[in-house]
Amino acid sequence: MSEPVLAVDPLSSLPGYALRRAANAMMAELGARLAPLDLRISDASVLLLIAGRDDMTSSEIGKVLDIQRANMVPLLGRLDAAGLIRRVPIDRKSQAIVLTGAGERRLAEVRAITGRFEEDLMARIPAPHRPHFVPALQALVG
Amino acid sequence: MSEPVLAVDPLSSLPGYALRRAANAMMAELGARLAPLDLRISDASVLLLIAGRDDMTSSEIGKVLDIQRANMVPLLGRLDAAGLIRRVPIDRKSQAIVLTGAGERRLAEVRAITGRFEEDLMARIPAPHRPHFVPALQALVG
DNA sequence: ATACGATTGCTATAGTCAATAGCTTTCCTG
DNA sequence: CAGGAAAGCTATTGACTATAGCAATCGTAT
Repeated sequence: MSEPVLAVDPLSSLPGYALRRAANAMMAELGARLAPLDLRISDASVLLLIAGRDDMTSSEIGKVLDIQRANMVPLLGRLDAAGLIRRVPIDRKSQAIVLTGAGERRLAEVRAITGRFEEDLMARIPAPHRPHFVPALQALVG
Repeated sequence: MSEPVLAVDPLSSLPGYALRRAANAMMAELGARLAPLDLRISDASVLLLIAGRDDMTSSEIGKVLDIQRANMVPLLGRLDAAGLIRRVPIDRKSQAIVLTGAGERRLAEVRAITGRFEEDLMARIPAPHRPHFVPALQALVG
């Protein structure tokens, strides 16, 4: 009668496990919200990153977002095929990835969705913990 | 002269993005530490979960760990093939997944590694943020 | 100026992981 | 004891990551 409905996950208090679970849950949520825009999370990240810039190469984007050069190819291929980006030659070796007009418009939709998402995410965290969340995460990547 | 060496990732202050990055980095780290045991993170999670129990079915493990029934099959198949678990019939439909002797011994190694990992993870977070970390993450999964 | 190492963008491939649909057998309940 | 739910499984797909390798170009240090 007083038994828990389901035994509480004994792993959920482990920081590593909690981190994995939370990230999985939130990324599934974000992915679902971006789906109507026909964009994956990585796609949206690229749009957000190159906004207002005309000098970022594929390699540079990959370095910042932790995506390998080889894996940037199909990603940018999708964005290009969707008409959201354009490749502008810098020299005969490098090319800048820049937003097209359609890319700018799609970016505005991305901003609306991700902005809402970030708000909702933070809102789920009890207020006392809230200001510590991003700093703690940032300390882990360094 | 005062320009940053590399433009700081403008996305890193977004909670969702920071969460994703931190989780990726930490899981890559944990995966590397578990590799010598020939276990993946999910494998180790299962061992930790069924420790000291003899009544958990594949479906129950999946519910707790957020792994679908279909995906539990190859996972348990690996653990079985490695001799770490045994399937004990509960009735003609269900079977309990229990640790073998080898499973118990492997689990001890897992505990040593994950314990160390959790310590190192928390140590990277500045002390003031530390007590807020797990509670904040737990609030996100509910 | 030029030779050499590094970088860019790319192909091709393989592995991990999660998600879906569907099947059979067994269990449980009305 | 009939019908729905659950267990365990097969099969397949897609997203994402990782590795190796290649040709062309760039930058630099002689």
